[in-house]
Amino acid sequence: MYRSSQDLGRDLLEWYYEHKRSLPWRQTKDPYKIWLSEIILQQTQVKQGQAYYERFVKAFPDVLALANSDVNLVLKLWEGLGYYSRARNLHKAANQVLIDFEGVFPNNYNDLLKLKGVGPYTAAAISSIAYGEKQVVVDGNVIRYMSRLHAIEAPKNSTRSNILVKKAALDQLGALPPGDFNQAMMEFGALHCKVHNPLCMECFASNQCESYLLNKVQDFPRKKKALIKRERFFNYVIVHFHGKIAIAQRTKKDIWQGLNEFLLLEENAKSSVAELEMSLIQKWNLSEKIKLIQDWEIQTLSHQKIYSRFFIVKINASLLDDFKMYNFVSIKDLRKYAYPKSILRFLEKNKLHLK
DNA sequence: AAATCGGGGTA
DNA sequence: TACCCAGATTT
Repeated sequence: MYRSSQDLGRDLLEWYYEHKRSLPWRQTKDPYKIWLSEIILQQTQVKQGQAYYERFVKAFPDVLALANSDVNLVLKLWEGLGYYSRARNLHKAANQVLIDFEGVFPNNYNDLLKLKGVGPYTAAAISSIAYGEKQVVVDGNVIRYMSRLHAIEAPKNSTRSNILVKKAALDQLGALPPGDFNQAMMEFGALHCKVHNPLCMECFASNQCESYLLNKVQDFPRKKKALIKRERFFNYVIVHFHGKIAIAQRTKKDIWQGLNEFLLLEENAKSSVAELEMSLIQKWNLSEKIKLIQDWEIQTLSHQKIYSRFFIVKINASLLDDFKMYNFVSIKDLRKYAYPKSILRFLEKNKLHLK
């Protein structure tokens, strides 16, 4: 028999209370910690984010500790998680709380939206979970659940789809507790109405799930057309002088802002080692040959495919002037800085010995 | 409205 | 491989 949206909402909440996982951020009502978890979990699977959450709570027990920290420490703790603007915005937002909100964490949807890195999803999540405000979240899980239930044709993340999904969620929310209900939708998407192999056979909504009745569950949500990946070729040169290595922080409007790297020569295509050495010699009067330590390795980002290889070369004092912009760091201190995953992997695999 | 921003997991 | 993940910001 057909049930109203609010009946489905009640079924969903019941399902949640029966199946919900015990997650660290579910053990607290502290809006700061809930905010922390939400930022970490943006575009990140629970399994991957959990360790980072523990790490951040320990390093920064409250918003004041985070605000007063060095943003480079925040980036170091964020290292490997990706989308590093989240880390930079986290630090900014902590300072916004301190200055704009006099140290008191904002307690409603509209004020939360003013924080850097807090958009509609996160503001709805925090305001509902920490304060019980009547707001619904629209994340990947909710989009999948609602798109399948109502066979929504608009492609996911389109304006049209977001409006329809949000309305469907509000209809189901009714007078239920918003925080639990929002987490229920997300948990349901993660554990039951999954991307692959959803558990339709044991679903409370299957008898009125439009995509299921069409036998087209896997066709929803509709996708946007696939994006094109740009290929880039990074030649990293480990320049060392007197036992120290030159690193620099990425500051340009590009990937990995705020992370550190070695001397980078980017090319539009793979070149030979000899060609690269030529272009280096044109710039500097190198006293030694460059040595290839690691040949091309591939790293796939959301919009780019990065090929990286690594060289090492020793310079003498006459060249130091050309490396004023670099920070010379001993091997022992190298790991104190934050790096992109490609460099991190390189450092893991290769023991650097400077001779 | 479309492009940009990481890295890991899964089929 | 391709797709997705407790999305936000910039263009």
